[in-house]
Amino acid sequence: MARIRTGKDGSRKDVIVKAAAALFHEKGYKAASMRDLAESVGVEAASLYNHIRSKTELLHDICFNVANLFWEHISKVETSDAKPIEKLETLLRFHIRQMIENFQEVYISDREWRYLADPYLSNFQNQRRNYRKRFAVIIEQGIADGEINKIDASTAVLIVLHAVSGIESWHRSKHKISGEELEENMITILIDGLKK
Amino acid sequence: MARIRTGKDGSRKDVIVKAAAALFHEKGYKAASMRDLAESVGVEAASLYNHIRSKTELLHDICFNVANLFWEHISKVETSDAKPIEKLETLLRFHIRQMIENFQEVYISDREWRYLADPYLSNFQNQRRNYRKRFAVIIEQGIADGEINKIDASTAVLIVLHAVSGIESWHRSKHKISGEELEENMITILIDGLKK
DNA sequence: CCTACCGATCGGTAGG
DNA sequence: CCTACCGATCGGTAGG
Repeated sequence: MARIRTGKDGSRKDVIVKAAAALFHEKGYKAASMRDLAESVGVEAASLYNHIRSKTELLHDICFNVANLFWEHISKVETSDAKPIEKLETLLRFHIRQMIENFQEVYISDREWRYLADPYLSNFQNQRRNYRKRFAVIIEQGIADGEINKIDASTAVLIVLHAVSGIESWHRSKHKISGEELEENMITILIDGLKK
Repeated sequence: MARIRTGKDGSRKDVIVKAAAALFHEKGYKAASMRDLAESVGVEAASLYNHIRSKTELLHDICFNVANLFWEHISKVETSDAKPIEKLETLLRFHIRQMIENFQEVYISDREWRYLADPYLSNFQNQRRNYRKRFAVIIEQGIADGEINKIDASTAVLIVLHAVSGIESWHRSKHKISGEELEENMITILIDGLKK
């Protein structure tokens, strides 16, 4: 009879993925070695391979966890009956909070996805392109409704998403401003820049 | 008697630095090998070392070329007698144009500087911090003059500088918008977001 | 500018 | 989970 202990060693793999996120953020995916990772987990490098298939798999897990999170969120926002400008603010606040609370994973999915290997690389790029298009549609609805300034929607998406990634610098510096203040400041500047 | 051809092989090194910028942008500093670089220049890897000292030196040259360029520009802007909001627009337009025309170098100096080694790494970080502080001072002057919305100046700097780096995505995509249109769109959104 | 080559380190496997 | 180890590749040097 099999033991009650089922096959799931999920918790062990989770520890490795979390450690990988911290390491990839700190050193960059290419510069981070599996020996670094093993040391931070507290095992020998070879032992990692009982829980994961490859270094790439770790990057893949991190990037798609983040992509799916934002994907699910925008799906909920789209079906709400809020006005476009409100939807935009909801999306933006979610981005800001994720960048504050979950920033290692988000950072990696923003900056290091290009080291993904090719079936996954294309999937990731498609998902990303799709997300931005849906984001732009909401802005275009706001323009059509006369709530948002008449600007190129995809330029606005570019600006807004990259602006949020600036929170990385906030994390690096000893921040004199709290996360809440940062969020309100960002919302003010970005939403006012778009509003008519 | 020495030939007229003086010792300056500056042009040869320039070719290597340019090729390195293209390669570091395409693959990332760590993932780009000196053999890749040699191939793109058309020589064997060992031959590169007659013109450069190390891989790090290439990164160093690229990062400080860019940092010095922005440094000189902000120095000129500071001494002009324009109003703060106009200074801000001048700075922003310079950032946007550099990101459009000179984007490989600027991208590397934005994203890959962390692979610099330590005497240079600290210098670079200091220069960067100093630049952002001077940028923030201009915003604060605009707030004091009542031209600019009352927001945290360093958050505004963060947003604005990172927003501009979004032009990287514009380069990657087959752009439907011209550089000029992109510039005007960015200026509209960002300056309106700051204006009172 | 090239050939030849170095020591270090990489991701990953075999076998227990 | 460990020891032992692999082939590949890295940045860089010697010597001409």
